[in-house]
Order: sequence, then C-alpha cells, then structure tokens
Amino acid sequence: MKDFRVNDVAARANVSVGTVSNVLNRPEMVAIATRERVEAVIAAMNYVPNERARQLRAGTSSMIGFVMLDAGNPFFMDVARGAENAASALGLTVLLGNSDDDASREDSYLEAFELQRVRGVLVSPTRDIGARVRSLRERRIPSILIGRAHSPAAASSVSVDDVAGGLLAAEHLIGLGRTRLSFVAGPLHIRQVTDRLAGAQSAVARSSAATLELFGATSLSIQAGRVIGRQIAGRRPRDRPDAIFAANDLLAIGILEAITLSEVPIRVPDDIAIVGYDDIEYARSAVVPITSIRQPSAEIGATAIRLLLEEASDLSLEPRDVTFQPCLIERASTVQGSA
Amino acid sequence: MKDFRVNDVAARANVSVGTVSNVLNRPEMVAIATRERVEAVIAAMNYVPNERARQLRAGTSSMIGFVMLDAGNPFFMDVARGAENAASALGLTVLLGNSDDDASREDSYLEAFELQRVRGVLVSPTRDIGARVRSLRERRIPSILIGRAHSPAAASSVSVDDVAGGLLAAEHLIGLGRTRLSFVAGPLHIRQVTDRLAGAQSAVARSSAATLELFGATSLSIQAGRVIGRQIAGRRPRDRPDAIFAANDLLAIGILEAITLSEVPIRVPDDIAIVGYDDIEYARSAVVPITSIRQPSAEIGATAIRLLLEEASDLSLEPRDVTFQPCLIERASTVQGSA
DNA sequence: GCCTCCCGTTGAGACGGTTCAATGCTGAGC
DNA sequence: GCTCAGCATTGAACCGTCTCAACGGGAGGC
Repeated sequence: MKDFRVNDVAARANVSVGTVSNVLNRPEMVAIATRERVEAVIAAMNYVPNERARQLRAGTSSMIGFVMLDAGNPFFMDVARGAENAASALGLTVLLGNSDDDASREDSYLEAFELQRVRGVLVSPTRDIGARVRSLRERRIPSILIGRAHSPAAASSVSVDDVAGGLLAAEHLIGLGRTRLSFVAGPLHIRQVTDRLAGAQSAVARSSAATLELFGATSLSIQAGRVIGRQIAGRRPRDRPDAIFAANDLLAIGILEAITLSEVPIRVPDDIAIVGYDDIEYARSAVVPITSIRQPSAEIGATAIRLLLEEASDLSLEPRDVTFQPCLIERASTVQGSA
Repeated sequence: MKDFRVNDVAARANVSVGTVSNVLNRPEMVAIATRERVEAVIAAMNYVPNERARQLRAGTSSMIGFVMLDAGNPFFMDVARGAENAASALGLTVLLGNSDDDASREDSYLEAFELQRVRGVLVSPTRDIGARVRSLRERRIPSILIGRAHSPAAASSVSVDDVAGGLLAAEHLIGLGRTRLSFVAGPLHIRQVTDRLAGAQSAVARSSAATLELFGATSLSIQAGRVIGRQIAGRRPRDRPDAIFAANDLLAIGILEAITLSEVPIRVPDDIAIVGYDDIEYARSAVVPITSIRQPSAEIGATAIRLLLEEASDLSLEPRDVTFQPCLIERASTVQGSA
C-alpha cells in the first residue's frame, strides 16, 4: 500500500541502491544472477521509480508540452497527432494544453511547463508571447511556434505560407468568375487570419473586376460562422457577396449551414461559392462539401518536434523558420459536380 | 543565461535558503523589509522555482492527467474543457493525452502520469484497465473513469446511462413507424458501444414489428462511417434498413455523407432516418442536421474532477459511480422540417 | 603464495527545493 | 540589570534517484 523506494528494493534484494539503479538504467553492467534477483524483487514489490526524482537528478525531462490555440479544431489535433507520433518514436511524451484563444490560459500552461522544466514546448500562440518564450529560453527550454511568429527572432517556427493560401483561395474564386468576394475573419490578433486576408487582398488587387468585403467573426468557430451566415442571408440578394472565403473551415461550416438553411435558402455554389481553410475532415462532410486550403498538418507537428530536439541539444542554434506550402482542394462548394 | 537556484537568490539577498523558501510559500511569516528585499532579488534574477524539486519534497503535484479515447472527437474535448475549467479554478492543471483507442498508447500515457506522480488521473478507457488503475492506487494516485467501468470496483466512474440512451434512440425511431432498424457499432471492446446496443435491443424487443440489424464499423470515426454508408447504399432498396442508429455522431456523419452523396441518392429521413450519439456541434451542421443523444459533457468533466479531489484527500473512499441521464435532440435526419 | 587485473558492487554526494528544531535578537516587565 | 517571551532567521536533514570514485574478491600469472 505504500510507495516503495529504491532503498526498499535494495534492502529486500540484499544489494545496494546503486545496484538497483544500475539494473534499471544500465542492466548490462550488472551480473546476470544479481540482475535477475533484483528484477524479481522489483516485480514482486511492484516498484515504479519516481520520475520526478529521476529527472531532478538527471536534469532532463522526457515530456514535451504543446499549448494549442483550439483543441476543438481538428486541424490542431492533427498537428498534435503528428507531433505525438514523432515524439513517441523517440520515447518522449507530448502533453497537451488547450488555451482556447485565451491569453491567460495560454500563459498558465506555459508557466506550468516552465515550472516542470519540460524538454521543450510547442505553441500555437494566441498573440505575441515573446516574453514568455525568452523566459523559457533562460531555463534552457526551447520553444517552437506553430504558425508564424509575431516577434521574429524569439523562437523557431513551423508554419504554412498563409499569404499564399489566401492568394490561392481568392484566385480560385476569381477564376470562377466571381467578383463580389468577401473574407470572413476571425480575431485579428491571430496571425494566420491577417495573413490569409493579406493573400486574398493581393489577389483581388490584381483583378480589375473583383472587390473584397470584410466580415469580422468573433472567433474561429462554427457558432461564429452561423452568426455571419445569418447576417449575409439577411441581406437583399443583390447586396450579398457571390463568394465567401472563410478564415477557417469551422467558420465556413457555420456560414454554410446558416445560409443554406435560411428561410429563403441560398444555393451553394450557384448563388454563393465558399472556400474554407485547413481542410478538416468535417469540411468534406458538410451540407455541401467545402472547397478548402489544405495544410500538411501531421508533417507540421513532426517537423516541430524535430526542430525542438535539435535546439534542445544545441541551445546556441539560431531561430529558424520552416514554411510549408498549402494547396487547394476543390469540392462542391465552389465547383458544381465535384466530389 | 543560467537557471538560478534558491541558493543564488539567498546569497544575493543576504538571507538563508529557508527564508527565500518562506517568502515564496509562507510570506506572512517573514518580516516585511526582508520579504520585499527577497522579492526584489527574485524579480531581478527572474528566478523560477523548480517544480519537480518542490514536488519531490512536498510529495504532491498540481497536475491532473486526462487520457482521452479520441481527442479528435469533440465530445471528449468538451469533457476535457469541463474538467479544465473545474481544475483551473482550484489552481490545478489538466494535461491531456490522446490514446486514439490504442491500448499501448493509453498505457504509455498512464505510465507517464504514474511516473510523474500526478495528483490524479481521468481516463476514458479503451478497454479493461483494472490492473493499471490498481497500480496507480498503490501509488496513492486516484483515477476516475469517464464512462462505465469494465471491472466494477476498480475505480470511481462518471458516466451517462448509455443503455437508456440506446433505448431513447431506438424508441424514437420505432415511434416514427420505422421497423427495419440497424445499429452501427464501433469496436465492441468499448463499453459505450455495447451499452448503446443493449438499449437499442431492448427497445426493439418490446416492439412487435421492429427488427435490428447489426453493422460493425472498424472505429468510431467519420471514415469508418463512410464505409458502412457505402455498404448500405450498395444494397437493393428493399434490403436496406429504414432507420440507422449510429454508435456516435462521427459515424453518423460519415454514413449520412456516403448515402446522400451516392450515385442514386438515398433521401434522409424519407428513405432512411438516422440517429447519432453525443450531439457534437458538427451533427447540427451536417448535410442533414442529425438527430442525436445529448450528454452533459462539461458537467461530466467537472464532476470527474470533483470526485478525483475527494478521493485524493481521502484514499479510503469506496469507488462511486455517478450516472447522468441522456436526452434526445430531434433534428431533420429523423423528423422532416425540424431544425 | 603473492601480486595484478578486472569485474561487480558499494555508498556517499548531488540535484533543488521544503521543513522544522534551534538560535539570535529585541523589547517588555519587574 | 536580569529574565523571559516572542518573533525572525538560520541551516541541517530530507524527498527519491543517479553517478562515480573507491572497494572487495576471485582468477590467473609468475
């Protein structure tokens, strides 16, 4: 009923604590007979070493923290899964924290990870977290940002070229002959949102006919999308945009739901075409399958782990930025008759 | 650039380590002048105490682990959110681990939490984890199961009456005049699946006309649902069920997508009515909004934290089981014209 | 029989904190 | 002036593990 210590095991096996420790950590350097005896005692007592003490002594942890902007968004879970797979192959464990775009929650997770002296931290930041990142760095805890950094040189980052993604989306819509484009933004402190908007703006600027209207959603969620959708459906038909580019798929799903189920249904894509972002699985299963910008989520997670470990073993490394390219997945919300 | 210790702070403030520790943990017992001086030094050095060392000595942790069956399933994320809110109000941090219905991953997370000697553990188990739970208990780490336990007395649990939920769903379909019911199950080692099936079976048994066919999906995911959906769509119309009860909403979404987008589209609910389970937000936004069984997810998480802390402070407590009642949310996938 | 060598084992010290009995100091009371 | 109480501070012991210099003993060589 009590928690045994290495002492107890040593006493019961008639060896010293050092030997027990060796059996656990360097079994090859202990005689076979001794080893088997100690192992038997360990099993009999159901002894489990105390990781906190071990890490205190070793000065190193096998945990990696990941603070997510929105764990409810499948995109981030896919990134997390990629990170987990890469980490567990190396015997490391990824612990997830969900900030829900709340700066204080984000900071409390980062603080908890800092107090724990984890091996490193991945963050998809809600806003500029340069200060905390520097503090972690002083503790020799590297951090990798998922998504482009606000303050450049603070930490390495793994991101997708969101400006290119925005460009892709808007060009696709313009290429389909749409002219009254709109961008549905989430909170503007999120870098991804402003970058995607910038991409869309530059595509529109290149076109002579197209215009871009901006809608501001309160968050990157289905619910917020519904609100915008109802707003659009409430307008007179000639005042509505003929194409919507939503800052992410959750928004797109909410918008789509609201406008197709409104009193006088709007046809998608005939009346309004919709493009989302992230290519989450639900986008494919929506009322009308949603055209979306795909990001290599699992690869992002795996790359982040790789960078993290490189920096953990060489703290003098300069921050690096790895950027992936997004691609467009066409579906029925923009192109009639496609999958 | 180095990680300071309490020693360094003590030296710089001309006090002993004990005093620094007191400033941090029991500030009221240290003279104001001294306290302010020490606090100034702490701030100046950006000293952050090492939580591992602190907890090693104190023997207690402020972390709670939560191993989720499927972090990609919004239902579990909602439970996690409920737990996080309840925990953070008490100064505790919830760390998430995703087992993805993989027993070995589940065990490796539980092991990591056990090694870390966390305050307690929440688990939505993939299968019978009685052994691990007992092992945790020996370390005085209480565990709370989310969902009904396999081996009864191992740990407390917070669950929803899934048999009642299954009954609700099947009775709803039967009440609509459907007779050729089918249940789309996920992996049968998951308790929720078998319970929901049992509920459906008993509803069917009570009816003279209704029958129940069983489909086995490989996992509780959208993809697995699509496979089943295609299988159903591939049958001759008279061989198809006229009602589907899916073990969860993800399956329902996949099935719905596959059958409505098949070559000869099946009308929902006219040809086939569909009921899901969990009432995740996406269910409402699907091709046809899906009728579902709602569970009080946030409340489940909060209750689990409450039980956990009660057991952490009194280890002699007998395992308890808190059961919530589910309710049916009607939508267009069973009732034409509803929201 | 003695000296090496080598392998296996030992046990003290370190990791970075907290705790608590002991100590030092101040000021009040007589 | 002395005693005593009471408060602030001290520093050694401890939490559970790992590491490494030192040690013991058996085998082999002479």
